[in-house]
Amino acid sequence: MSKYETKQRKRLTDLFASHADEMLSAEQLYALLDDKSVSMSAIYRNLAELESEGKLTRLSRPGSRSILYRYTENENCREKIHLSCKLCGKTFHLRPSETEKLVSEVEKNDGFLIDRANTVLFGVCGYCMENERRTGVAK
Amino acid sequence: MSKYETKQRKRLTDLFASHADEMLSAEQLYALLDDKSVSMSAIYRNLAELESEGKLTRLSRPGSRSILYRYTENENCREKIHLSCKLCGKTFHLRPSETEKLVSEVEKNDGFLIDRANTVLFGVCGYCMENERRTGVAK
DNA sequence: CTAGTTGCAAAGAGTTTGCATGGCG
DNA sequence: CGCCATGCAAACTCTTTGCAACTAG
Repeated sequence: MSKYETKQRKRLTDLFASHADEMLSAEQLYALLDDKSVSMSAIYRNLAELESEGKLTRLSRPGSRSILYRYTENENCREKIHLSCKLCGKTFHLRPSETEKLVSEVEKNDGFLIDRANTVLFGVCGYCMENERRTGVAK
Repeated sequence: MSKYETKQRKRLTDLFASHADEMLSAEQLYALLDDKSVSMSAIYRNLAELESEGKLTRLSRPGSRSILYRYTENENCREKIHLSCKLCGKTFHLRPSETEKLVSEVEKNDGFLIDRANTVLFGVCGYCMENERRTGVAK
């Protein structure tokens, strides 16, 4: 548990709060800090800290080698299953009704309890599908 | 595309075929080769090769830093969404009916096309849930 | 003050690559 | 025999850690 509220920690949590639904790597976070006011090691240490406090979920994207983080401070985000587009990288929420239906059906029929925060459905979003259609990329 | 069928490549594809549903790291594959007849670099090169041939899916597990691979040579495995237990690491198939329902509903209602091979639902399996109950671990 | 936190640089873990050797066809 | 694949070791990338300096409370 963190004892001090340092400038760096504040800076990071603010950054995360404004990118709550995104999956970000340590590198991307650093890039977002245009003044570089937080060192990479402070970033990594704070990420580990926030994760152990349960405010952050560590996940990864198929094909990507780096670890990504998603801020789950607020319940809204923690309770949702996310959809992540392989092409544009954007993240969406699976509608609550769909989420609950899936979680409860799988629990009932497969005896498997889905961890919403760590589950991401990968695929292609509507914008990118439309885009592919236009530009004639193979489906 | 591979031109030669080397001993090493054969060894690896055989290994994969007998662990078709598992998510394995390069390290784990090497460990499974008790005679160490394939070097780490050959493993990595063949993994890359198999992936580009579409016979392998590269994914990762929340919290784990290494890249994992799942063999998707046969359609059976490629078309299924997998359930992976965070505790014991075992992998299960989401029942086909559930899979189709989820994929079609999400496509229809959210305009998002799920990529089955790259999607894994993480959570806790029935065995581990039961185990937790017995040993009294916090739910 | 004084313990927690930071920045830097060095160490680690996992993965990729260059190059000479070896083996498939 | 010729070209592709392998093994080894070195290079890389991303992440973690040791340590002295700094700072929040």
